[in-house]
Amino acid sequence: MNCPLETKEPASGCKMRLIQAATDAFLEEGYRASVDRIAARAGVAKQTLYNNFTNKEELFREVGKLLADSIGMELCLTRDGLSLTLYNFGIELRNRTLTDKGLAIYRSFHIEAARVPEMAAAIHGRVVARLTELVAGYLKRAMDSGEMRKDEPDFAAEMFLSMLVHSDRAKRLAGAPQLAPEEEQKRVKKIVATFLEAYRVA
Amino acid sequence: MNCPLETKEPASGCKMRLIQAATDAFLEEGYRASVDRIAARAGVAKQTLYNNFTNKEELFREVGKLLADSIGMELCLTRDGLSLTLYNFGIELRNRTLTDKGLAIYRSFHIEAARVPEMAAAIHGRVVARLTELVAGYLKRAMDSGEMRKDEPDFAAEMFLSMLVHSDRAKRLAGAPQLAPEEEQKRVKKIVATFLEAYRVA
DNA sequence: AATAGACTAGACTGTACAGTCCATATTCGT
DNA sequence: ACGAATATGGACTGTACAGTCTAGTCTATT
Repeated sequence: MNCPLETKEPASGCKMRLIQAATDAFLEEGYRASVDRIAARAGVAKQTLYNNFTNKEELFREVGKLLADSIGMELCLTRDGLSLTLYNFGIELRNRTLTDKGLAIYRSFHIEAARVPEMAAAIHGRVVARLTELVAGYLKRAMDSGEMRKDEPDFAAEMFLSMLVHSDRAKRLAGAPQLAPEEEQKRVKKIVATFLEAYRVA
Repeated sequence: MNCPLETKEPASGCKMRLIQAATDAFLEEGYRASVDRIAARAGVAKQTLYNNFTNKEELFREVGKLLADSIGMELCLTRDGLSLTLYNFGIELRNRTLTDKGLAIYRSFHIEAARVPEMAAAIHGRVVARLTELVAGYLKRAMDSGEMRKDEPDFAAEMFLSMLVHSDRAKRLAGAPQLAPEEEQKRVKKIVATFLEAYRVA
């Protein structure tokens, strides 16, 4: 099959399809996904893959960057009250990290991070550090305005993110199903309440 | 019970050496460690490996069980005051999870868990669930005795464990060095204080 | 119609590996 | 001391894979 008929840009048409196929394959198989399978999945000859990427490594780096960004993308803090803002953020964050896709990303990254240590650092900077900074900035304002007890905002942000994600991710990775929406809401409410309790003004 | 002689037999010297070598190799390379390298590392012929284990898979299952147990083993709660007990527990837990070896175990297990889903469940049950239960039991008593606000002990335990481990593990996996002892102590103290603040009696 | 550039199928090379086979050597229980 | 069990090394098979090469095809442009 030839790509050009289906898209306006012949060159990047194939490239996009390759990245898409590689992404899907990566989430299913990690780095073990063979170039043959990826090419087949993209409906493209293996040589075409090598025309667009110097090697497997480069293709996966591209995939990695896109996936990493997709987690934190457009995740922001609303301007509702303190507790509602944190709640909304929590729901949204968990939606990105505790879904099947979010877990697949997490898992695959761990594997690649073990193989290519620089990747671990890149992901942390691109995702975790950025999110922590975002939340810390918000919490700092809440502290300044007297809504929360004054303390290190970075530390508080780390605790909040840990509480939101850690335990449930572990359960999900161990095979537990995703929570039903109402359970999910209850859980996030409780986490936010517990967190705010620790930071209430004296 | 039926054949005491065989169960008493603590595995031949070769078998032990193989498991030891496989463990080391596993922590360095994960499942990619080849049987040839493992056998060489154990100073043993490849055939000997296959005399003791039906295949690579079985050998690694054995290694996995031992490693999983080694994390939670003998981790217990002292009988000092509430805050000191939690502090001691936190220090000890972090000593097992945030050291190079602890991280290697975590990483490798993630990789294997992706490959063999049952393993993820087994680890969770063997390590995480057991620890949560341990802490929850302790917290429940503290709640009953009026030292902490009454609330779901399981949830509280999950939050405490998350706060202790999550953020710093992420940083370590991203390449950050282990904290110096005094930093470590300060951090755990702060985590315990924050946690207890959320659960103070009204 | 001629040509350049991207795409194709599929054969090919070289490497790494799991697992087997076998002929020989060592160890151990009795 | 002898026979059984176990260990050895090294050759061997079969598979999976990354990456290369070639000869030829399709499409757009001129």
